[in-house]
Amino acid sequence: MKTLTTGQLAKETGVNIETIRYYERCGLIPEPPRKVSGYRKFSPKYIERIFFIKRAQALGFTLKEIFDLLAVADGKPACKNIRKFAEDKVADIETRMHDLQKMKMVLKDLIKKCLGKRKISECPIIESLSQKRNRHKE
Amino acid sequence: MKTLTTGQLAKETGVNIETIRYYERCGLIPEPPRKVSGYRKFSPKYIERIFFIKRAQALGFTLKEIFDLLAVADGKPACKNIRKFAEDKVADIETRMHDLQKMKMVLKDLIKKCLGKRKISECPIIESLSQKRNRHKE
DNA sequence: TTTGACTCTGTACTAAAGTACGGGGTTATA
DNA sequence: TATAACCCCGTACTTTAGTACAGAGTCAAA
Repeated sequence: MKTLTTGQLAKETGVNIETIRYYERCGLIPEPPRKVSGYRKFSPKYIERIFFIKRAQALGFTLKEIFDLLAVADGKPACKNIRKFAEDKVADIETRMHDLQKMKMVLKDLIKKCLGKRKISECPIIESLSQKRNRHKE
Repeated sequence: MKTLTTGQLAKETGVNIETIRYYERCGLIPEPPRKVSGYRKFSPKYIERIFFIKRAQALGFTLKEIFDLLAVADGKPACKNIRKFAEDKVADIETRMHDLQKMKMVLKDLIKKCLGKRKISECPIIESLSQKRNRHKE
């Protein structure tokens, strides 16, 4: 099967070559097999894995969280833990979506006002997102 | 009107006192008036502003982006810029929500499978989020 | 077969977002 | 009026997520 060098994987995924090695060090991607020379041989699956990491990051997950997510994807921990983890993540996602929805509405409102050339006096951005809430730490 | 010291504001918002000073240095909160002694006097509005920063951060915005968001809230830049900025942010938010929705569905699916005690063989987490897409850099 | 492009490792550096600390002044309360 | 608890400033340290670099080996195409 066709394999990629580190540089090719980097180019393919648009990340820095050093980042690939960094992810390997962090355990975000498994250690790939090597040629006798020591060169890494990445299967095409690695491309998807890198994309996954990048998109999850764009969603605001830390590398640690992505590590856990990938452990789930890899079927690593016991089923019970997976379930708990997945449920927590779903709750977390719902909170995020809710907050994003709010911010979106406010911004759309702002655009409308802007269109109407009306002056923005008391902008509602802060009010919309600044209520106290039970902190969702993990 | 009642004002807060730095420590009180920190306690009220649940952030470290040093963080307050840090945010002031970064321009995320305006410089408050001082007592003759040099002690800061924060109006209660600062509480909301800190909460806003924290929640926006939880949504994955960087302090730089939050700075821009707050500039809009403060009515700083010209209306045209606000509009463009707000529209970009809305698009960004829509992408995030879309991706979060996907990840949520996958996790829920995972939970269902877990419930049924079935073994997770080929986890769909990666597949669901690893398609290439036109990168949305700013 | 040589030469330019690539890869290896290990170490060091960077930027962002805080946190901690030391030495000093201030405030509230016993 | 002391004294603990608080605040000031400046500087330095920490963590996360990479990046850069040096010195050495490898590969491929002319």
